[in-house]
Amino acid sequence: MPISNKTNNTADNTSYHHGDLRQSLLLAAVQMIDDAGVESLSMRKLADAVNVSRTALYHHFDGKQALLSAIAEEGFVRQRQILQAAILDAEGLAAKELLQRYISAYINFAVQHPAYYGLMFGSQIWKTAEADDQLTTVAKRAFKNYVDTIASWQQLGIVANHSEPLRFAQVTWGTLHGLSRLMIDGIYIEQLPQQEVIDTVVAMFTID
Amino acid sequence: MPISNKTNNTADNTSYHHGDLRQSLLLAAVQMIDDAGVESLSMRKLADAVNVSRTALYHHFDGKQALLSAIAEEGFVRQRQILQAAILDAEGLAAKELLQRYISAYINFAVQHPAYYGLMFGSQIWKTAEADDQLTTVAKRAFKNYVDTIASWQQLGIVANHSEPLRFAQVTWGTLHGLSRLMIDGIYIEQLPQQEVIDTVVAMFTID
DNA sequence: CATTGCATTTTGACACTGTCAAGATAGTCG
DNA sequence: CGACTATCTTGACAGTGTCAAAATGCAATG
Repeated sequence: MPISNKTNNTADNTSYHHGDLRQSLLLAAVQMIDDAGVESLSMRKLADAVNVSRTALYHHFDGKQALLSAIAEEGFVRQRQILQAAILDAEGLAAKELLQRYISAYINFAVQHPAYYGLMFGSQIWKTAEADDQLTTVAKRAFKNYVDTIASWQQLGIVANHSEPLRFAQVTWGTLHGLSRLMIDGIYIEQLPQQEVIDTVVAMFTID
Repeated sequence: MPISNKTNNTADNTSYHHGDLRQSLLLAAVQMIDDAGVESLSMRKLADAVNVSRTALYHHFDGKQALLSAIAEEGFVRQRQILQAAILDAEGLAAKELLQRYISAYINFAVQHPAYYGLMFGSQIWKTAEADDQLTTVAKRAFKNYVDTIASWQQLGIVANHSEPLRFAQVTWGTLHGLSRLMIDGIYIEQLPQQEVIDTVVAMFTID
């Protein structure tokens, strides 16, 4: 009677009935959200997608909200990796190019992983005060990281210096966040021509 | 048997059964969204709120999506009024103060009317390609307005001139949009101190 | 006034959603 | 082997958006 195929299709097929449900769920969920938006993600369809019964999910996540929070958390980790990699070996780099890399990396991550990005900064998680401790921790660390980066850039003369670090970080992050959202949401700016936009952002961040 | 009270509670109680259902619905919907977010708006609760049966709504709106689109449209109209009023009699105004007013007006509108703002630029409407002609028209006009404003400000030397108008408009709008979203969504920047943030934005937009 | 016609609202129904409670199953450890 | 626990399934319930058909109210025409 059970339809579930024991031969796991994902990666490791080690332990229990399914193998590694939790990871499979996160994977499939991100896929579905990227494809059709958060709105259209349903626990039941997700369960179907991994060949499992409706309520099996609730043994790995406390509910839909918790599932989404877990995805957001994963998103923060991935974003951190990408942003750090973008400015890693930037010793001999001109200020302008460094900024271009960072800004490019930020926006590209958002556009290429709308599921992660949307959940990381969506009102669903933050306004409803459903963010668990782990999520808030990793999120705050992400912002602190950004502020530190901005502060050091200010000291190095890479970005403008007309405002104190925290303020400048908030506003520039607003810019990156706003542009990312506009591109993700497909607002009527039809596909912003990336390079030129980035150059303008660099100019706005740079000139003192 | 009918529970519906004929004595309309809103404004005009002229014609049919309810009076002016369409307007009452829009009003109640905005209220509910402002209170508890779009997620928690349901057609049935909305119907209850105005003392009407579940499916009465469908004679005034083609569906939930259409209702939301109508709200968004109304939002664009209101925003236009507010933004224009903010820079109306600005003849003898210093460039800096003019910008402060405009930026302040933009962000305040977003924060004070999250229902309107969220729907105006939410992926629900734009990405799903469910925006009817009327909405896209009014939305494009809003953006064209902004670009024109920016262009004239560039010519008057009020804002920076390092990029062509369209590009500069896209990026600065990104900033305004991003900050608005961050404040609406209650991201961990706990209540951005408005005045200082606005000053930083002005600096970023201004310096050339 | 009565009747026709249309705008408006309601009732019933259907498929779908998130999630809880109770039972079944499978793997682990004594 | 038997006991235990982690995992998964089945059944159920309230809530959702929306369609079809029936009922109701209003205005105008005969």
